[in-house]
Amino acid sequence: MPRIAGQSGGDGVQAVLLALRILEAMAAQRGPVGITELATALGTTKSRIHRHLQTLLHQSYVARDGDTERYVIGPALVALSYQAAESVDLGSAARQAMVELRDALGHSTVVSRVEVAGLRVLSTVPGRAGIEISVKPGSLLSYRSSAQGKVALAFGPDSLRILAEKAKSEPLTPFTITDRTEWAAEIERVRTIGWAAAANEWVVGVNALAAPIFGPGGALAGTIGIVDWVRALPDPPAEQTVQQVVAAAHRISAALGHVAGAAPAHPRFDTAGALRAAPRQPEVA
Amino acid sequence: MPRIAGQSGGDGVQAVLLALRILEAMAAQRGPVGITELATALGTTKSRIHRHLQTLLHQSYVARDGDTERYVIGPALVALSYQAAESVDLGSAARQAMVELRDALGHSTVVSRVEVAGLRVLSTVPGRAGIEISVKPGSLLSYRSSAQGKVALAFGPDSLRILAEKAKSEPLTPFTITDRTEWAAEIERVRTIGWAAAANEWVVGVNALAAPIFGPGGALAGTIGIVDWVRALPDPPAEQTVQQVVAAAHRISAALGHVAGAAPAHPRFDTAGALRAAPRQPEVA
DNA sequence: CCCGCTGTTCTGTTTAGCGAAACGATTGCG
DNA sequence: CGCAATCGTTTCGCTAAACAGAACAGCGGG
Repeated sequence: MPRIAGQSGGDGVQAVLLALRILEAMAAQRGPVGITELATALGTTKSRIHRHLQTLLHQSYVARDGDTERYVIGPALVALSYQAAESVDLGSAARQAMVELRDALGHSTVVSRVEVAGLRVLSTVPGRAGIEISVKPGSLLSYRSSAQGKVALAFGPDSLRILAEKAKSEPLTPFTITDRTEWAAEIERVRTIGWAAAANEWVVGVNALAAPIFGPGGALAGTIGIVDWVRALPDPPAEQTVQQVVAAAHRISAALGHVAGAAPAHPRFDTAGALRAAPRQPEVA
Repeated sequence: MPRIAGQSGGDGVQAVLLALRILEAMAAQRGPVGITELATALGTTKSRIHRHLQTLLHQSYVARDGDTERYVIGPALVALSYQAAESVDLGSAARQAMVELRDALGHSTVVSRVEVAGLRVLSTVPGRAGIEISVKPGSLLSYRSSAQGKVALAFGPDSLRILAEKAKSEPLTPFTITDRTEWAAEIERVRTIGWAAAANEWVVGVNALAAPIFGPGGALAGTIGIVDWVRALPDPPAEQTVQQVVAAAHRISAALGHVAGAAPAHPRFDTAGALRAAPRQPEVA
């Protein structure tokens, strides 16, 4: 073929591209789809769609609806998805973005996941300051006195707010917000602006900044945050700094399979079984 | 092209087939994969794999590991999977197999899902007998006095057995098994043969036959069973009958995305919705 | 009955994807 | 220190493979 043009080969193997677009379209549209419907939606011919659907049909990536004779998502795709989801976890997906964030800003970076008792620190990247503030992986951050906690309460499921209300811990510093309505206003503010800060609320002299990470389906998967002395990370933080953290959160969300649009208010998702498994559930080893 | 042969075109669009096999291989193998590794595994050339990986890379269906330069499953596949899993549920996936089973045998057919309190009947297909035994969708079957319950205890997670033991209900009929060791033996027997019967244990004069349905990942998703008078459904049941029920269960499992091999010992229990997109994994340090 | 709508099958044409071999860049071993 | 053996990437002419378009068949409704 005359692959003269500068750019190397358009954008890839066409047949694969079409197959992916077909699967995406079928997944997006719940329920059965017809061939002509797909053909017009994807802007191509019926015969092309038909041939590809036959292929996907043989591989069980699509199936046919019993009653109507239209096409639906097949079991093989579900099986593939299941395995795919297992091979992506927050800790490793965040790693790259964390390092980039640290390199850009110089502060310590922390990624944590939402659990019942608080926010579990999954992994950290140490900052470049002389006197280091370190948070150990595996430790818990409280909901009431950390930027991560605010983010979790603002973007997590409703059940989280109820849990956090019951377990009202002692304020760690005089700066921890204790007033009920003031706290509610703060959470609401965090939800609006999309990030949270917590100067002096955990330890006096230390500031933190956090943003939410969403998983596929738009559920809160965890938080990413930076921690440093208030001298290095002032309150309020620089606009630039906030943007960097939020951008890192977005990148990680994307890596987890979160699609940009459509962030539901409060999805049914319940944080990876952590919440669910807790109440009773004997759970023998 | 000279598509002379009778059968229509081998097995489909080759490029798509390869792309799917690549994704499957990458999903199966946890962690990063190299090009040559994939090439030898799939029995093709490096350049072919490379070209396809480039395509999948542009579409974010695969990504590159930060540290090593190998390839891993990408976010787009995770997102796709998530949507795919949502569009398949036990109730609708089972419908077709249920009707086929009823047409083949004539008995009432019931599909149920495992819940904490018992087995929730999701949908039923009435039999063809004159005097009908009907089970209402939405009702609960107990663990101790139904064929479905035996199946759930035999193939479900350990926690289920503990739960069932605590909630020891009153025997519904004189035929309900009450002896502890006898019951344990019965459960073990069910696990071995792969199906369960329960003559006169729920109502005297009624027999039931059930088999397990597995979801993707090998977790118990629910049960399918047939119910009829002992006169129509004798005890022990005919070999033929058993085969049909088990076969129907297998078909439904496949439709849910269960891959034939690899049935893990005791997968995570999940009360909310048998099918779920498998979020993060614990991994705490 | 005929029209408009499905999904499916059949052509010849071409192009898009292929295999083989060469290319750099690392890594490991003597 | 260089040689060997990988690795991933790139190139290029060839041909099988995918394409567009039109014709076919089954349905349902006006």
